[in-house]
Amino acid sequence: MVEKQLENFDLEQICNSGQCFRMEKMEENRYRVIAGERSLDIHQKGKACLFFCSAEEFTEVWETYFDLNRDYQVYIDQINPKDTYLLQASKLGKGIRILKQDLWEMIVSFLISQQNNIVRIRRCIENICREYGEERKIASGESYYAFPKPDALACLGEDDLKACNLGYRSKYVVRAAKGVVSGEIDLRLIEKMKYEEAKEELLKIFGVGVKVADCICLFGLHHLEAFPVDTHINQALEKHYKRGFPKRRYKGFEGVLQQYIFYYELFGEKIE
DNA sequence: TAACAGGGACGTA
DNA sequence: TACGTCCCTGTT
Repeated sequence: MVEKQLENFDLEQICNSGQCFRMEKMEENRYRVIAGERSLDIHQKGKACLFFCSAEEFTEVWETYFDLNRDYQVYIDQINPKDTYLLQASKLGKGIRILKQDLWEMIVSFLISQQNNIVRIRRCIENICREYGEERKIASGESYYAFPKPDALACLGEDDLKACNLGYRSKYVVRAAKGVVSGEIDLRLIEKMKYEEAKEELLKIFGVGVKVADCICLFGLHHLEAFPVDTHINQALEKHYKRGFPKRRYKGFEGVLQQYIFYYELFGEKIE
């Protein structure tokens, strides 16, 4: 078990920020996350966090996953003091972190996310994990399903994932799996690329458009300069940034601010 | 009951 | 660049 006092870290906010579809609130102050092959339970009361794993696993896996060695206050402090909207947003969502998630998992998750709501995205992902992921046990005797690897999905017919409720997105996921297995999509190579290059490469994947590519860059490659624009963000930008969002001012961490805005649009008190 | 929208992207014109 | 279409489900 690892105990930590953490600033700007709030599991409820991270859970609701819509970047991770396999994080679950078990009960008050208790969360469970499944990431790729692993599962972790965490308790949080204010700044006090209890990670139910060994010290080795914490430093090797979860510290990176939750981006704990980064000071997010630095970004918040750079917000233009005149920008009351962004200040409010960052105040509400200051506990959000940009998770460093598995690239393959993010490609599939955000292929599924298009024209879809978060509740159903979660269900779709649970469905394919239960059907095609390997079952794992945790100490308590409970089990969970790891995220299916590309080769587990590459052998399917293009419509087979419709049984998991993916609808027309089924063929996107199956084709992506086939691409990874054949080597046409080289995940290791994409991981080494800079943001622009990685985005360009991701856009070649059938079913990946600009918004989805940016989500994959932000949550799967940890390119903090990626700024995904979905319908919510678009509405916020039209309302509060009629002359465009000041990306130059916030160069290099636009994605962090995007998350504050997204979270605020979903959970914040609207200010006119 | 029926219509609609929900973290878009593709194909066609 | 614009527009119809894709699949499913919770909501109104």
